[in-house]
Amino acid sequence: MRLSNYFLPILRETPKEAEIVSHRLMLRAGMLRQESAGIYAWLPLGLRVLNKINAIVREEQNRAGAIEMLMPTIQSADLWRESNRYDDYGKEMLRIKDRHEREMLFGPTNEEMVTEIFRAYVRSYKDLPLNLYHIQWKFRDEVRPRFGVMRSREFLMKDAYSFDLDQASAEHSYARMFTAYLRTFARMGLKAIPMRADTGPIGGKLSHEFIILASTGESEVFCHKDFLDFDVPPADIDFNDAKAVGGVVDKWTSRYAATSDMHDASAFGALSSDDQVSARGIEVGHIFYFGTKYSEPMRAVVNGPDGKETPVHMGSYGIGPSRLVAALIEANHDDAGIIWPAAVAPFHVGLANLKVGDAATDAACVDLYAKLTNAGVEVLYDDRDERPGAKFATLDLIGLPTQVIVGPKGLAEGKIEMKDRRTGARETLSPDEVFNKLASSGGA
RNA sequence: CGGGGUAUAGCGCAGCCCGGUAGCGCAUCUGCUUUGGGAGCAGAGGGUCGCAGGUUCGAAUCCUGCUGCCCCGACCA
Repeated sequence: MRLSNYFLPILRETPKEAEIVSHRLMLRAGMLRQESAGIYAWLPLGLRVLNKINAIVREEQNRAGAIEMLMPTIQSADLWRESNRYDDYGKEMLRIKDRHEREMLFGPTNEEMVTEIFRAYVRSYKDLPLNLYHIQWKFRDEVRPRFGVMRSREFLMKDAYSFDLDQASAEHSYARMFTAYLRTFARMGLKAIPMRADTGPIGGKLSHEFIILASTGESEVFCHKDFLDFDVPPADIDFNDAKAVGGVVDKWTSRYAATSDMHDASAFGALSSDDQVSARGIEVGHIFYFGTKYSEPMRAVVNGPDGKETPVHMGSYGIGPSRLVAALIEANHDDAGIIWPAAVAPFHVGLANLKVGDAATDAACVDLYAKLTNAGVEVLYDDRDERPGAKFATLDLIGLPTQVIVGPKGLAEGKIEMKDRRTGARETLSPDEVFNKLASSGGA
């Protein structure tokens, strides 16, 4: 992408409403625009990151055996009356009437709807287990939205729903998602720690929040330091093997970890002080097993091997990709701006032409830009007629992992510069060497 | 939902106390000079001062009501 043709509205000054660093940087880097309290437009650069995150989430969900679909944002109130949540949910649910005065709502979550779909088609235990997910916008009318997309009213959520014949197989489904979540966050360069959680209004027995540690996190968390060194399950783990994924859950729940809600000070205090980690965290995922809480009132039943109807055992599994964008920035930034992990970077490479209009510099940039693009490397080519300082500042702000700097001085000696955004390390290389390095690493 | 702020050009702000028809920096546009860490000079454009009432010869400024947004707490992917 040529920057001169792109839409990247960088702000030099920080809008005053932005309090936390991720919100400030998202606004400054032209990723996001607030349209109302807690409601945001995703500008092109922000959308690219969101899509990268979604792609990773999707790959890991699919790998774990979940099946993607797409449910609507608008739901019928009648559906929610079946589970008795229409009244329980309160003012957080945005209620709407259509032209026929029918009561509708903007979905805050999808247990009811997915259960309705399930019961419409599935009759036999032989069709289980089943896990359906979608990535869809949710709306929760938070009392006080804040911190940009960290706590917005409209937010993107990947929500998966599992259906099983009994508790034992439901626990296997839970373990699949648990394992997939560890992998998902690790692929984004995040260390997520599963912590025992309250089940809240969704209800249920078994629940974990996945928390990443960040000094700017919203909640106080406590855990054993062993978590920081645990290995993430490999890509080739057999998700169909209940023992294998169950072992992952056992290992990752074998040490103390709790949010302040669930904190047991005496159990934590019993750890040796070297092992105690008390920090701030951001919740990026939440999984629940809630048995027959919805299947019973909504009559989502299957015939078991014994020929009897039984309500299915369900679980739900949420990840907030829009919140993850902010969480990733909280965990990856410096004074100059964002530092994207390669896996979620909106572009791999920022190519800065330091003297637009200089024939040799232009030619070198255009040539490298074409070659890299053809090799599948995502390049943002800064071909604006700006001074070098402005270009460096822009590239640092938007945080692309690798900067390639082409100017007449270096070019006179056949050299261009490659800079690593995270470490600041610079290499002076020929254009061919730069191309070979970037093409072989896929830009990362 | 309780408490506290705030609203003036795209962004950040001054002006308000003491009423006289709006200004600064950045950004934008034009020209010239510049070009390896957010350039300099000269010029230009851009605002029904959040909305609605009221007081007054006259309101950004004073009064009343409303709304948006932000912050602190209690609640949440």
